[in-house]
Amino acid sequence: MSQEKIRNMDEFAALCGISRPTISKYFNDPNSVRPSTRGRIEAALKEYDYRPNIYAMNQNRRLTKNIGIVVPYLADPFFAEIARVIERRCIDAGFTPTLFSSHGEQGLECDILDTLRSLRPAGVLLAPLGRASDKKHVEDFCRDVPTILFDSNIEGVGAAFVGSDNFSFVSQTVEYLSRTGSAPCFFEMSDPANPNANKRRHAYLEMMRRLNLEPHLVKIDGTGWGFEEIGRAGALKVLKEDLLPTDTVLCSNDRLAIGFLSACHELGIRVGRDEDCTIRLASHDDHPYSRFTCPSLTTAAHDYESVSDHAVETLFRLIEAGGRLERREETLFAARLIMRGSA
Amino acid sequence: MSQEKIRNMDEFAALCGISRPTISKYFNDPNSVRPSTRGRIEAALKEYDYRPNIYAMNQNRRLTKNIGIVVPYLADPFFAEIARVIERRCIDAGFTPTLFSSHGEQGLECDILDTLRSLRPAGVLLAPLGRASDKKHVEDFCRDVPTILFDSNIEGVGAAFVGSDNFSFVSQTVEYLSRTGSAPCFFEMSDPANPNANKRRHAYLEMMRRLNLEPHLVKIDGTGWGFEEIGRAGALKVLKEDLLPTDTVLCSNDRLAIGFLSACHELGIRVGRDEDCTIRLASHDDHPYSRFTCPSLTTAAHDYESVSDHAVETLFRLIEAGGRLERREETLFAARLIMRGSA
DNA sequence: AGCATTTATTTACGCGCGTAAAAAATATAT
DNA sequence: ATATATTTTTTACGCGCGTAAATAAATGCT
Repeated sequence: MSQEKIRNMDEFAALCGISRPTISKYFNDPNSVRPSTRGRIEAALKEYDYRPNIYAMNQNRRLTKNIGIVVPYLADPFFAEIARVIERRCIDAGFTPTLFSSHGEQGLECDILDTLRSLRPAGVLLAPLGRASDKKHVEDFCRDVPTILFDSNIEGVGAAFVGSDNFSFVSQTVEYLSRTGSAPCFFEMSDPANPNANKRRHAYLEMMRRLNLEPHLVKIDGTGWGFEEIGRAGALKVLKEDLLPTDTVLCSNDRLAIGFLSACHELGIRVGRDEDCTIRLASHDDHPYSRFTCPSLTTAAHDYESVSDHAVETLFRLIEAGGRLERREETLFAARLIMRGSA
Repeated sequence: MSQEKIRNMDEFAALCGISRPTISKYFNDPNSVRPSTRGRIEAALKEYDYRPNIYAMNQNRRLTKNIGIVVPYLADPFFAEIARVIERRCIDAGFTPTLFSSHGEQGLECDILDTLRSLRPAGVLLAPLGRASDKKHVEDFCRDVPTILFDSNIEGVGAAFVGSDNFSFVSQTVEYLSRTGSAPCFFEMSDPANPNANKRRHAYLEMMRRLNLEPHLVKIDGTGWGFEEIGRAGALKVLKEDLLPTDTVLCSNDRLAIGFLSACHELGIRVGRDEDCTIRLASHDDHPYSRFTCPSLTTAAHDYESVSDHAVETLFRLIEAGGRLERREETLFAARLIMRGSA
């Protein structure tokens, strides 16, 4: 490899023996130049490692190759995992993804959207905070920037929504639990920030109605994104005061269930379906850690792959369509019941 | 707020009644203009929401206000957590942090460094993959871009290293365990990618020597970043084949310990310091989930705050010094023993 | 071989801002 | 008030690339 430093595209073009506009075209889309030319450019690229100045590139391009990925809380491995898959897909498609986490704060989510707007991205994949989002701010953003929502829906906002079918989650767990033992009560935060939580509650109530069973909601206090601690504190209270209406508990999500298990262990209550167990516990999400809890968690799993794939594909379609879809699309993927030790 | 769209700094300057170079100076550093001028600009900024084009800005600036944050594996909540703190500090200091995860892959780490180089960041905070890093690539990068390493050290690379003092971790756990019961064996991956793991093993051996106790290394197979599963599989093997030399186990890190606990539960082995427990288990890191395991994990905690604060402060110092420190600095923070249920 | 079509080159302009230098205006000190 | 220091304005250039239009060259087809 030659060691001469290449300052700009002009110099590189000269070294290639190809005109600058053609080089520019190549970097915009390698397939837009004749294969023989492409070969010559890529050979030169190997020899002198030149990379165009991204700032100069993006300044004049109508659309950048940037894609913004925004999740509400990156310290939640669920989002870390889905972000990882999405990131990979974007890179493979020749885009430059940038990952942002709102860290559960409305102000930060707004800041991120403002930053993203000035990055002029080709498109954005946004998992909003949900109820904690500044709806108007998100709405304004989606009007200007091609955006796909995922995980949490905000009705009518964004070009499309891709997520999981909460009814499918809850119907499977409720059906399984009530078929194999007593019917579950539903353990959740009294004021959940995530809209999926509300959908899950409704699904629980509806399923219990269909099965002709009496529903019981167990609502616990707590705010923020420290779900494990909230679940733990709530479970301690409920268990100590003997407020649990059934011996089978269905948590709204795995992180609450992880806290619940911690509380049970502390109180010496055995969880599972064995003889000596007094509580069965199940929940939803198939959190990356749910297979390592003690006991391992019976849960309904997101179809991670499908959600990320479809979100990304929809975004690409949106970008190619110039930022507008005929009508807003909503795609929900079904859950898969995963039976483990806890129920 | 007026609705006229402002196209560029010239227009905004005209609306302010201030010259463009002064506006430019303001955006470079709001304190570099007279308070009265600053007031006028910020008043106008409120009325017409103008933001300078970041691409045009960064094109000519010798140094951008970007800071790259690179972690080896974002799905590990430990890194998610530390990244969150660092991100916040950078924003507060007026920088624009961008978060990258190498996802445990050498190729991706190299790609990220290449991308970062072309972003011309003011500085980079890099937690390298460790042994899995392409050392030469990282070295080359650090020569060109002001970089602080954190978490994993690579000798001589980067302007400084900020991390935790592994000896402090292990000495405290070993001392505590052997003082309150039998001495621990050391449970670890046989071929750890993270250099901290090696330092911890050495610290264990050294501490056992000092205490005049016989050391036992329990090495388990497995590669990659799925530490929980590796720990679980390794523990199952060790426990089933009765290969554990002691009833007290010190795991190299919490994620292995989480897997270990899962294995114990599966085999009906009780962990903790109660009468009916057969194994005591401790480890290192104070992983965000370690307080929710069953039993909760006795562990040695990173001083997250200090590590992130000092890493960021060192980077700012490095940036102000023009990208070079007098000599390479290494700062290690001591651990804090956290006694919980497992030992 | 001749013609149409695709692809590359030449030329030239503009994007939005950083920045430098000199002149003008303003603030601070004496 | 005057002198000095600080800040702002004016003017002007350049960064590295996108892109458009006209022209030239290469390719495909009959």
